[in-house]
Amino acid sequence: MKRKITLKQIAKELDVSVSTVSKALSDSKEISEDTKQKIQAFAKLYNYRPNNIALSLKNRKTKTIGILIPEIVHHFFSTVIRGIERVANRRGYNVIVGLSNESFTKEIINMEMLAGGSIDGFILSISKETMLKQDYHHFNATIDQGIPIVMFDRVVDEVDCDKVIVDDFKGAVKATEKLIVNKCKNIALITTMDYISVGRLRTQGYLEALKSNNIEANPNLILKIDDTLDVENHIEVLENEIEQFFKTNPKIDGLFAVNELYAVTAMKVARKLGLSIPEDMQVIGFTDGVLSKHATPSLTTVSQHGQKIGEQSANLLIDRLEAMDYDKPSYLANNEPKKDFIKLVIETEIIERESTK
Amino acid sequence: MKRKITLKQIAKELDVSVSTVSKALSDSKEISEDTKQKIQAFAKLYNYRPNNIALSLKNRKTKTIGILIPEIVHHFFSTVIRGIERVANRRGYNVIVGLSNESFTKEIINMEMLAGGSIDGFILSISKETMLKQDYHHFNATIDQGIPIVMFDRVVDEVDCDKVIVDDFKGAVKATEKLIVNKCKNIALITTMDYISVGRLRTQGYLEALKSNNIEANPNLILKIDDTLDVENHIEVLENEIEQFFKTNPKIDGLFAVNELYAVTAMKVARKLGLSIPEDMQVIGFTDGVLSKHATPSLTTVSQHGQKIGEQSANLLIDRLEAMDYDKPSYLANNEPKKDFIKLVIETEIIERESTK
DNA sequence: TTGTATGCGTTATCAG
DNA sequence: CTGATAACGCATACAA
Repeated sequence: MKRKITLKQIAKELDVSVSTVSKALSDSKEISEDTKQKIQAFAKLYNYRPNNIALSLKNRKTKTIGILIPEIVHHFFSTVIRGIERVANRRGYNVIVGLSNESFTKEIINMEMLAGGSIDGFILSISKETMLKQDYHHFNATIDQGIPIVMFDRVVDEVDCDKVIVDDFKGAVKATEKLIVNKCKNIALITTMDYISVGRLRTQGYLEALKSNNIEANPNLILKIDDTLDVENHIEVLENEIEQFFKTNPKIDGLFAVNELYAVTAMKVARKLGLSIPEDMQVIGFTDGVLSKHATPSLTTVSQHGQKIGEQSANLLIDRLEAMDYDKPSYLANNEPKKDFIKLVIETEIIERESTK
Repeated sequence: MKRKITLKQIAKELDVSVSTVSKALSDSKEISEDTKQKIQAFAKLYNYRPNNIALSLKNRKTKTIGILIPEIVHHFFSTVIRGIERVANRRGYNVIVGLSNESFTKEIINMEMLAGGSIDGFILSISKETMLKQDYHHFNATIDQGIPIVMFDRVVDEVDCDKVIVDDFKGAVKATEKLIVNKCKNIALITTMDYISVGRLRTQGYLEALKSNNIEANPNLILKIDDTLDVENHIEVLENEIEQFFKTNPKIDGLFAVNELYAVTAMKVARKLGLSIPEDMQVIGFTDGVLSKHATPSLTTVSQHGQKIGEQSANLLIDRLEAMDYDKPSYLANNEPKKDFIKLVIETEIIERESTK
């Protein structure tokens, strides 16, 4: 096996100095055409590639972005990653992914690991456990170390950084109003516990839509799911909860669910109870994933544009990274991060399918 | 903003040498308790973290694994990543993800980028375009550079490396035989073009099952989908093709599809044509993803155990990485990679749901 | 017990 | 035009 070739080896082989080789390969005009040709040919022959690690050490930049998400087996998050990856690559950055698995501890461990020189900045979405604990010191510590962060989707005011969020509130309003316009009289909501910011915002949107249409909110029509339980038999538990919910509220004729799993599961349960969709009950979900598209009937959803979120996040981060460029002459450099953090709101969009009239 | 603190700065601050600090922090017994205490306290106070990059350069190891997959918005691949991530983290490795987006060129670019010092080894699944071109020089070049590769799922004999594959052939046999046992008389197959190895193997399994049960294969009952087309209106095209297929073959009473999208779409089309499942037609898919679980009726599938594939791949890679450990005294070292490459076959399993009797 | 020197691969600076 | 040297951050063999 040929070990990767280095400048030093080329230099020795060709009996020149390392710096000559370095310069020749960067096509410096300091070097004679002859020598350049010789060195470049040799380098090509041996398939020379500069060692990124050495460059990172020297430049104090790794040109890679750390992504930290709660879960990868999740359509929304993979869509975001794809978006990040796309612009990152286009702008010359690599992407490294860490999974918190919704755990506070794992989030911290991953973060410290990556912050230890592997990455230039983070794009992340906060884990459920962290949101519950409301302990954000690790984010602030990272920022203090000069590593910028961009948060998306699950964000929090306590951390000063750029943020990209979905307009959860407005999306929920739109969805609920669609049901109202479609003549639903008893619109139910299936949501998560309040500590998940997106769940809370969507719930608020639902309430707001009712209110501004002079419909009194009925607490009985709101089902809050505790999804901290283990995932094993999650589905069965979910189905049972929803079944109970439907049985005790037989008048429900419209349903807004804060994610597509809840929506699809609800449709399944409804069908089991002999209801047909959208005739007896109209359903709208949040998150436009595979499930929505291929469910029966296909699900009307509020699309979050995950890929766009990823792209915008990456742009925000890289912009900031390049703004604190250390390469500039010091009188031009701007090492202090800007304090004006940006909060981008990505508009949602209702994708109409068969589950609404 | 506090810049990350280094050994050098601590040394200066405490008026000792860099090596003293280094030793003190690794709790070397060469250093007096007094000095150690002082230095450790100071380091803790300033939240010292060693710079991975410097360590990588020194150790010629990055302790990170490069994953290269065709697509991330794909349940199977994210499951595999989760598996890889899990064992990688447990064994002290990080994970970095590159997306080829099914493109030959992007696969190469990503590969070269990561191979340039960022990673110790690759775990990858080959892009469609690469399989089509049958050009695998970049894999071999990487291996020649001393960077081991583990391939999973879409693998190829032309590259000498460890491989982890699903038993596609046997899985397809099992699925087809299940349909036969369930008394289907005209079993159809929806598959991909032959250059995708997994599609080919599954097709072979289907044929084998028919043959060993003395059923003559009918070429008309095999639908090959060309999925190189752009994804935009992919679904509609797919639906139309399947609809035609069903119309010209009205006797089909059993269907095996090589992925869950084809299976779910076929069920949708079947329903549209007035067929009920599983009464009129039984359906089995491959790949146990979200769609299968939540489809209506839920889909019987051949599960690939993606997470297990990921875990095994990571173990294979790390084992090999540690086998070529450079830290050992040279008379013990084993720098030449072992030539006996392992091909692990992960057994499939049929998950029975509502789409079969 | 502590410090000095060296090297990992690269580039920039300055001297020849 | 070419080469020697320092520096990035760290660990370690060796010297004091």
